[in-house]
Amino acid sequence: MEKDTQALPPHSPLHSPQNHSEALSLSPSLPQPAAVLPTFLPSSPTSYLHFSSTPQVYGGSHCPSPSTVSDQDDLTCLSWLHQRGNLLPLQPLPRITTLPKTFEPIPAQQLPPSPAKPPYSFSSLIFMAIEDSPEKRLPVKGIYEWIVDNFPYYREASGGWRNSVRHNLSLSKSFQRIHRDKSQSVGKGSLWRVCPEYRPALLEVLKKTHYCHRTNNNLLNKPVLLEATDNGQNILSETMEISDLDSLSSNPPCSLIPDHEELVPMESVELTEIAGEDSEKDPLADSGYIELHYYQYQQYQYLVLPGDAELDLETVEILQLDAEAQEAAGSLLDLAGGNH
DNA sequence: TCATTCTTAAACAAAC
DNA sequence: AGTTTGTTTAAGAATG
Repeated sequence: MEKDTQALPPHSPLHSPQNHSEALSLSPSLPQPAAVLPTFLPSSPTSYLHFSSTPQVYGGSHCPSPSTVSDQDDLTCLSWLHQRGNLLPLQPLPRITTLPKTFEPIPAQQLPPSPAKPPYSFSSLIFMAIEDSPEKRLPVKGIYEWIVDNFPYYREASGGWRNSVRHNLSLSKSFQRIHRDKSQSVGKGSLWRVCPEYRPALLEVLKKTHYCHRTNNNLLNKPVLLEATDNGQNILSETMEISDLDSLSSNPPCSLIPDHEELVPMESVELTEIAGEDSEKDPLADSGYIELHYYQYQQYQYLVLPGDAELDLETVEILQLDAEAQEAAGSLLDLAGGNH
């Protein structure tokens, strides 16, 4: 069977500059929550997209920028699976349909229910688990644990999925069993690794899944983020090359038409504080890059756009998708670095 | 409609 | 003996 080997169309990843960390310059001057509430309308135009979320932390990390992403990187960069030592940076943040007038606490019964099933196939889950391991090999039990740790859904799911994992390991050519050294008395069974020749295909499937599910309800099923920032406000910043947007939006890897049942209307608000701090000319203003900032306040996640960005909702959605994908994809080289 | 992929369930054997 | 691991078969859903 040619399973796992199907050729998938390459993406058009947006690139970020290498000095990406500088893009986080906003972090220290993060607006205080009160100053960025949509109901407060300060003065300098800044667009926000806001999404509801659980109070869980949104990944504030950075992935080293894929600025130098080459074709090879595109296939080998799996760092977006693993951020800050832990895997998968993006906490799924379910979206709501309306922009609340105030930030009154949302009753518990209105919060997202228990996590739904992740969009990833078992092959992808296994792949991610193995790739996230230091030695790129895991016993079955380790794969279970990784999945449970990263996908709350499986924490509560009945045990049948474990059978599926084993079934997949056995059946898929993508995974190879490595017999353990008899001297190793720790644990049962064998170690499993990703077959190198199937890795690119697995990666493509994974990235495709990542893209395709950013706009639907399966957002709920992204891996959890395991680290929090100190103050509970989390920044994710990506700088993206807008010149790539055309190809992305004209030929998206999957439908990116915003689901208006999920998307929150974009509001333009003005923020004196931010404007004042950022009044200097953005050094990237003419570079073809657009800088996105995410932060989270209470149950809402904000995407802060440049004040003069003339972006329609769909473009913004695409930007967000790709920023997150790239955020996730950021340092694949880190992950693959030991082997190359 | 058909082929393919994926999921799920189940049975069974071997290893621990 | 009970649990875990690994293999295999089968059926059904989803998808292109």
